Amino acid sequence: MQAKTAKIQDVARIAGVSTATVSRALSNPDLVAESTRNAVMDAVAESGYRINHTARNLRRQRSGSILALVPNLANPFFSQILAGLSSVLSPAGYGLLIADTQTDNDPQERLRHFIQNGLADGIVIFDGNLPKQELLPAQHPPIVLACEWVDFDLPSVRVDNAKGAQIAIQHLYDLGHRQIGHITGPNGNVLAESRLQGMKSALAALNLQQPDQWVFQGDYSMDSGAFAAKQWMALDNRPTAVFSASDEMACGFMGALQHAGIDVPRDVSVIGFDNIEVVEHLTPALTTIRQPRRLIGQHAGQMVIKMIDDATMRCPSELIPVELIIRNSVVAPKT
Amino acid sequence: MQAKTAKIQDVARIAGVSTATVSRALSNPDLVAESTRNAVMDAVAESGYRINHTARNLRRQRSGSILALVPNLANPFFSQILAGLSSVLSPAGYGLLIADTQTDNDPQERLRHFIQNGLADGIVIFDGNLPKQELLPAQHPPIVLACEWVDFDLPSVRVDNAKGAQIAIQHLYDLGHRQIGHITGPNGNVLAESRLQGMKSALAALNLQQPDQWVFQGDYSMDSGAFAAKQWMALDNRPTAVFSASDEMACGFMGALQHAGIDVPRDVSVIGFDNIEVVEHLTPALTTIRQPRRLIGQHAGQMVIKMIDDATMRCPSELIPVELIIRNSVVAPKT
DNA sequence: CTGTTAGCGCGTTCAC
DNA sequence: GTGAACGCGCTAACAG
Repeated sequence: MQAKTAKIQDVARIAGVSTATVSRALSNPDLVAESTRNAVMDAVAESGYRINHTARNLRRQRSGSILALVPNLANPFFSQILAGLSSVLSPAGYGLLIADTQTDNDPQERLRHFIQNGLADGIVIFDGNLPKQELLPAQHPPIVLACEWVDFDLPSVRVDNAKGAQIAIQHLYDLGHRQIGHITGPNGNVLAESRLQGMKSALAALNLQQPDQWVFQGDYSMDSGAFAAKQWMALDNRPTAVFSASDEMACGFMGALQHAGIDVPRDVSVIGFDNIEVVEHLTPALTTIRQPRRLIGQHAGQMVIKMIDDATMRCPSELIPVELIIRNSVVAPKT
Repeated sequence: MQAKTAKIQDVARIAGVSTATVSRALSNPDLVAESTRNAVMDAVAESGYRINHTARNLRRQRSGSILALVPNLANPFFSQILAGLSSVLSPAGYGLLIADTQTDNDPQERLRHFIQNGLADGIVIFDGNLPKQELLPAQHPPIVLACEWVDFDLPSVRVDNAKGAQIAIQHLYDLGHRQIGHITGPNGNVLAESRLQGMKSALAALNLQQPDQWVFQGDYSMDSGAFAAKQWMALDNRPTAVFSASDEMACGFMGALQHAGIDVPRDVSVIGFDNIEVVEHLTPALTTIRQPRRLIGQHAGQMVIKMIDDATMRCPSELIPVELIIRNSVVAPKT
């Protein structure tokens, strides 16, 4: 902390007014006459005064920052989302506090820690495993769920995962694929669940069968994609195309296949989900479902801010559309 | 904010002691008798009391959080670093405040904003372009530079970039390469500069020439790597190997080459820098210099915490070693 | 439009 | 070992 920073009283003294006036001149300029306002501003400049947020926050019963709860900060998936979030929070004067729920042995407890200590004026939750509504303290700041979470009665910003899956399947179908496999996300993960369900509905609508052994259990990691590749190779009747619930897994899947001498897309078509940056530069470039991650962060940020301003817990949820990005990893099946 | 959360006075009343005792029992348990301490603890449990950090921070003249200044939050390069940072900060009781210097029109001003407002008890700067020492306010909290920044008289945790470059060149040399190109990082970026210099020294030590047109200007992005590929292809006398200052650019470079029908590593060997997760799964898997990003974050975190505890501005800087990861993108040149 | 007064919730002297 | 009183720096309520 700095040695001696000017306080509001110093400004008041220099400007020849009371501290209340200084406070008003800074927070609600309209409430004070222009002449005195100028005097105050001059005094501020002269003294090098900077407002003490801690004191202000104590008085206002706020914290000045918004908390983002991320399941795994190391996952680059969140980079753009957080960037989007940050880009709307800073201009609004909020700090962005980030907590990695994975580091904690009890994330649930951590969430309560933040809530009950009033450490955040608003919370954005990205961890789909986190909240059980019953466990939330009765009193809590505005919360936005930025992950798929259907049974949960809080405002959310979600991506249309089911629709994305459906688009992916339709794309494969249109090119002639009738035998379609899937690499799932982690068990119990809501996003993964939606994508799985979306795929199943699409398959059913197209009258396509999908034997169980064509569904490979993954966990969004590249390694799990590579593991799925091993299973695919061990199959007698291999699907001609695979829809991966994440681009990471698609990378791992393609990589392992190629290292084993299998040609993508000739021997098997692959379609991903997310459109992470690297997949454009793979060989073959990955066809995928784009999900606008920066937008997710921005919307989530706007929502919490609005909720804080309106002092409400409710806000219409948003559904962010997805989009098919066609590249080179999907072709018609061998005949 | 919650409706009515128990304050320290409530606890005091229930325990039948003064607020001062409660405060001590919580902050300096040793100073109070065991019996009263227990009474206080019970009262805390009964009332559901949680300490108000804002009030405590105001009193203690601290903020309770540490600020990370990141040049571009959207860059996945920082994910692991921030995860490492977070993993040491939370156990120590600090919040992690993140600011994206790219969002600001005047990052320099932003830094001062944080410093002068006492919004952070410590600062970790990842933005190599940020600080000019002269511009720092005289009084400021402990700052750690987690980016290469040689001329700067502040504690830093750095990666041995020059050494990494040297290892890369040596590796290429050992396999028989004598014509080695380079894709640089952004102009003026200190990391990029170090890698470039490290390479030049290594080249000189090995008595190797490197014509200017073998050095491609990049900016760490995949697209710039792809652009470098175009330039490489346009060359009459192409280098047989290329050392890229980042894995991202190496991805873009290899991708563009492959899309143009050029074989890596047969036609050109490529070596990267960073060892980002995806490169293991590329085809060919990328040989690269590993830089332990999580460690960088952890060390930086430990350093600020120590500096805060010791109330000092100085701390021995750390140099984190790098390591060669051999994969399949480098082979002996065609003869 | 402005000044006075009274805390926000805690940590910390200084007595006892 | 414990309590009383004060103040961290600011803003909101009430007068005038």
